[in-house]
This record gives sequence, C-alpha cells and structure tokens, in this order.
Amino acid sequence: MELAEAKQKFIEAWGKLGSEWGINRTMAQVHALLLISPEALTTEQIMEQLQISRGNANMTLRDLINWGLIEKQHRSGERKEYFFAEKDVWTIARQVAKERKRRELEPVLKLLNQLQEVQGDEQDPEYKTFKTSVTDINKLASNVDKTLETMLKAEENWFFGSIFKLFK
Amino acid sequence: MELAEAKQKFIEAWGKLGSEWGINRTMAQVHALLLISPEALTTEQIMEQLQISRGNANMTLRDLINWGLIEKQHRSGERKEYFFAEKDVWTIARQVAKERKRRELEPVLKLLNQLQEVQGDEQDPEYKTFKTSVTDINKLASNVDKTLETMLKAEENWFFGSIFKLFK
DNA sequence: TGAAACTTTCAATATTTATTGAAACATACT
DNA sequence: AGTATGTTTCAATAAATATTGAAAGTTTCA
Repeated sequence: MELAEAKQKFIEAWGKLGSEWGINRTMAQVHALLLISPEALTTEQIMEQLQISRGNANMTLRDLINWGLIEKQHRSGERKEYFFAEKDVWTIARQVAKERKRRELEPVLKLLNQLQEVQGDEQDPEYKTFKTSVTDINKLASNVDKTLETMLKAEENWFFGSIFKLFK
Repeated sequence: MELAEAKQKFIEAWGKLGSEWGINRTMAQVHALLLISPEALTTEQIMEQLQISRGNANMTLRDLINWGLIEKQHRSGERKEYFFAEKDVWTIARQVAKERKRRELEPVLKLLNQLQEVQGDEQDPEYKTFKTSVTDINKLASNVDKTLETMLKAEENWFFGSIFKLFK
C-alpha cells in the first residue's frame, strides 16, 4: 500500500472509531492527522488536508488542546500558529482516560452515591431490586475509578509488564 | 430521596452516560428500567414508563437482546412477551466489553495490521512518523485486546482481587 | 377460516449534533 | 492611525441519528 492511501485510511478509521465512542469524528481525524505528521501544521494546512472550514478547524483544535492531546507552537518571526500532537501513545491513552474519568465517570459516581441513600420499605421488591442494582453498579464503578487512577500514575512498561504477568 | 425520584434519576443518568459512550440514549434507558425492575416487563409497560412509541420500544428491545443484555420471557397461558435484564453487573460489563471488542476494536486491529505493511522510503520523515505511530497504536490496541480477552474469561472476584493486589 | 391479540417494519418526521462562513476581534507592523 | 495578517465567534444551515405511528405481518384459538 502507498503512504498516501495508508494515511487516508488511518484518518478515516480513527474518525470512525472516535464517533463510535462519542468523540466528534472531525476531532478524531484532526488528531490522527497531527499524530502521523512529523511537523507541526497550521490551521490552513489542516483545513486543506481534511477539507473542513476554518470555523470547524478552529473549534476542533481548541477542543483537542482542552483534551490535552495537542499543543500550539509559535515560531519566531512568524505570526501563524502551528499545532502538533503528543506522539507517545501511552501518554495519549492516559490523557483520554483522565478526561473521560473526570467528565463522565465522576459525575455518575457522585449520583450513584446519592441514590444509595434512597428511602423505602425493605419488604418492597421494587425497593430491594433498585437498591441492589445501584449498590452493585456503584461498587463496579468505584473499582473502575480506582483502576483508572492507578493507570494514570503508571509507566507504560510497568503497566503492561505487570498486567501481562497476571494475564499471562 | 423517594424511590420514584431515585428511579427517574437513575434512568436519566444511565441514558446520558450511554449517549456519551456512543450507545443510543433510549437503549440505555430501557436497560436501566429493566435492571431495576424486580419483574419482567411487557412492551406496553416499557412504552408507558419511558413515554416512547411502540416502534421505538420494539427496535430497542431487539437491540438489547442482540447485545446479550436482556432476554424474552414467555408465560404459559399468555401471548404477551415479557422482557427481563441480566442483573449481575460483572456479567453485564463483560457482555458490553465483548460486543464492543468484536464490533469496534477488532476491525481497527485488522486495519492497523494492514497499515503496518505500507511501502515507502525509510529516509522520508512522513513515512517514518506514520509507521512509528501505526506500530505504537497497534501495540497498545493489541494489549487492550488481550486484556479484554482475559477479562472476558475472568470471574469478578478473581479479576478485581488480582487487579487490586497489583494496583494496591 | 376468521378475527383478535400481539409483534415487526419502515417511510416520514423530529431531534440532536456538527459544520459553515462571514463578521467581529486581535495583534503587529509601517 | 491605518492596514495586513491571522484568530475567534456564532447564527444559520446541513448532516446524521433517533423516533413515530400506521400498515403489514404473525400467531393463536374459537
């Protein structure tokens, strides 16, 4: 396969995967583009390569910065802004995990804790089932939360080294 | 908090979480409803509780069955179909992991393997960066895949017991 | 067989989400 | 101060997704 074709396919696949996981397709594609680019790119270049508008490019780049996945670069003597992506995939994975944990898991955990305090009749099957489900989900979610917490601190080698000894 | 209010909040939160992770909101809500219901419910009851149409309810229930999250129940002497959800959250988590792995992770892995065979000039920075990124992502994705594979086979206690010893 | 009870399908419609593009804003330079 | 170069905003629009509801399909049983 030619490089140009491979790039195209990679960007498409990354976009599709992103959208299946609740991440804007364009955002995933811009990320993919910067990830495989050896040089930092300007907004213009990104617009051209992905055929998107200036507004879209600008918003998407800002979102990616907020996710901690890309950074702005300034070059002396130039006014244009360049963008480049963190290239270490373990760092990227941790960054995504960190953001989604904060944005999505933590609010749910907070609610689950509140819901566990629901009042009701211990004899009522509706009440019992509700309480059991909420408690069980809460336990699982707390475990996931703790596991992510540890992952965020871990070095890649340590992480997979250990995981693999365990999961042989 | 009253049971009725708590139920409502749980269903809403589950729907929101689902949609943030690329799962249809209604599907997540129907699942939540069945999860906290001690009895199997009919299509009518689900339509009423969630204020959705018959068509929507029918399609959503079929999807949930395809995900392996709920089952049909037939009662002798009745023609109506009842639906109930698997209640063990570890089983649910595994089921979801299994389906998403199959539907989303595996196709991407297949593509990444192809993309690693891209032809090009080793001196070309474009080529080198592309190849490095794809190789690294492939490694990470394979590791995730293997980890999920192991998780699918694991008992909850074993899984978290081991994970926690590791992640102390 | 016929008709009641229930389920499924899918074109039309509504809702949600993403994208555009032009105007407003900002900055640096003459 | 004026203008050239670049960035940001956001109302309007387009595209993608989800939902409805009525018609067609299926099953059961008198």
